[in-house]
Amino acid sequence: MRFWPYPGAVPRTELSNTTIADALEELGDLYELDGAIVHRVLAYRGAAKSVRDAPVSVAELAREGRAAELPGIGATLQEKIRALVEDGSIPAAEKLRAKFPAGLIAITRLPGLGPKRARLLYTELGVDSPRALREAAEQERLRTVRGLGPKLEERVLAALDETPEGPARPAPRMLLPRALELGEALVEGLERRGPKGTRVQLAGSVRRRADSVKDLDLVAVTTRPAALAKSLAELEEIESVGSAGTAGARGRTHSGVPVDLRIAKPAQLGNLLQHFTGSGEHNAALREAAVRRGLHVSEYGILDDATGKTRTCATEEEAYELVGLAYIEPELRENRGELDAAATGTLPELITLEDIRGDLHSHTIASDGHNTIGEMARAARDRGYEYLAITDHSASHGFGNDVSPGELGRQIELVHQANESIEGIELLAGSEVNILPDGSLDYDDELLRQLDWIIASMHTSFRMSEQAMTERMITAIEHPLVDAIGHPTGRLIQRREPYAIDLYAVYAAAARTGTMLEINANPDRRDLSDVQARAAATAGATILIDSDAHRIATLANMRWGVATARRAWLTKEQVANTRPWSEFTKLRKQQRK
DNA sequence: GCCGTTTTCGGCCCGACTGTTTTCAGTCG
Repeated sequence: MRFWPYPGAVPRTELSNTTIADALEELGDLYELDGAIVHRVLAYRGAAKSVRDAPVSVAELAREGRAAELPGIGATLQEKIRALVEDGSIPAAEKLRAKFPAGLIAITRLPGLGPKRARLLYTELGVDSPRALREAAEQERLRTVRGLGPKLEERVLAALDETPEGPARPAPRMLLPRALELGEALVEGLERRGPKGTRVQLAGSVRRRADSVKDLDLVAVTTRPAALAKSLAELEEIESVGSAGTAGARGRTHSGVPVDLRIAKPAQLGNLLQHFTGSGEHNAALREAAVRRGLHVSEYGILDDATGKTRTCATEEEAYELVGLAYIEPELRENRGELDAAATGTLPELITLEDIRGDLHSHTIASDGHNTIGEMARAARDRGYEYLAITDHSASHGFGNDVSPGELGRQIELVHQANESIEGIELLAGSEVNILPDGSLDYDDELLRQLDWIIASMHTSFRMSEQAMTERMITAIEHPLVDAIGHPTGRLIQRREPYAIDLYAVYAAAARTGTMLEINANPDRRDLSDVQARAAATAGATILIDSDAHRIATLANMRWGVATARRAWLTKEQVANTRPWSEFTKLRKQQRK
């Protein structure tokens, strides 16, 4: 192993923010079972979120006694996190785990059952697992408990039929592109079939452009609410509608996605849209802040204690203004500091898709892409780009489609020829070079020097230790010819966790060496994530947004990367490929020498 | 458990729905 290369970093594997957040959530669940007041439980959940979203290593903060600098964490939680980091566990959690069987937490996740009822079932009936619960329900023993009845037995059995062990994980969510496509089809269908003049828009996590989405929220304005609610059932995408009235309708699509349509009076559209765009955490924090000003925010309006009157808002802008805030873009509504920024006028001016001037990661038929250099170049030019890097896979990609060292010279020549013959776009002969387990690259330096642009990525050996993985990555970052790191964590949304790596060390090394870190815009990746990209930029790293297109059509994936960048609070200035070619080219490592 | 242009103590977002109750607790978003 080589010398640990970065000053100030701790040469030992720290607990990740995710691990710490999970532990705090578990402790919150346990306290809830134990009958703690709801606000204490909420404090744990809030703290868990704060840790998960933190732009720095919370383990390191806790060792230094500084974790309480994070919102929602005070002296008590600072100490508990320190115990977890230094001693490996939190004493309070150990105690509660001994008190409540693990199966009880699974029971609280069943529909209709929360902590209160789970505890009741445990103390009254000795139910300590989803299996024991099924038995008790089948024997009609739930109804013997005061407050529970036959309806609940039915509901419990139905839920346990689907997941006999209890829902271990939350229901699977759709990725954003599919959710957006489905949502837009519903909007279009409702506007077409609904009463004339009906206007429908998407709210919820789709509007916030989250990585994935569990249901679709639609907000409509119409002259005939009952008729519009009824027309939801007529859409070809809709399988069934549970309830429909003048306030809206709920149903599900054939693909099993819950759909919630809410109908607003035009004068209240701003309130309703704001409420149903969420996030839940954003709304809760917004309302708490409003209460301090004597205002009570709901989906129907804003009640002012001073006048006793409720004011309604036709637009979201008005609603935010009434509580003393600047308008907050939907992508920022995650309670990650946007309320303070809106109160002090320090919200960032977010990057837009139109700001993007080039794409530095694309594939052609030379590796696993589906179009030629010329086709990709013209499509990029048609998107208004000034530059495009052709970055086919290097020799050891390992999936059969790659550019061997012997072929690379020819590939470079082809790109340069295309660059000569195609007007209006600068083509870079690049490569997506593999980072080998020891951190070296799989073309030798002599070959690499012939390239205009090098993006280095990991495609194999994901299971190395965190320290080894971090050293591997930093070795690549420090390579004098590597311009950028592609999909830095290797995650696949909903399918593969990031590999173990110390991202804070990665950000620092990238900032120090001027190596760009990619937000890969492939909607399965969006890697770096929103939280990570924000932390990377905060650490001084330059961000790059790439489509990683494997065909002409997927050049358009850029939009998902921009969505992630917006959720990361990034401005145009923080993203390298918003620069015109004359400025961008100076950021390349070979040009900076 | 956190936190402070009403507070270092006493608050802590809002509303709907459900099923079980005789006025409401628990759950959900």
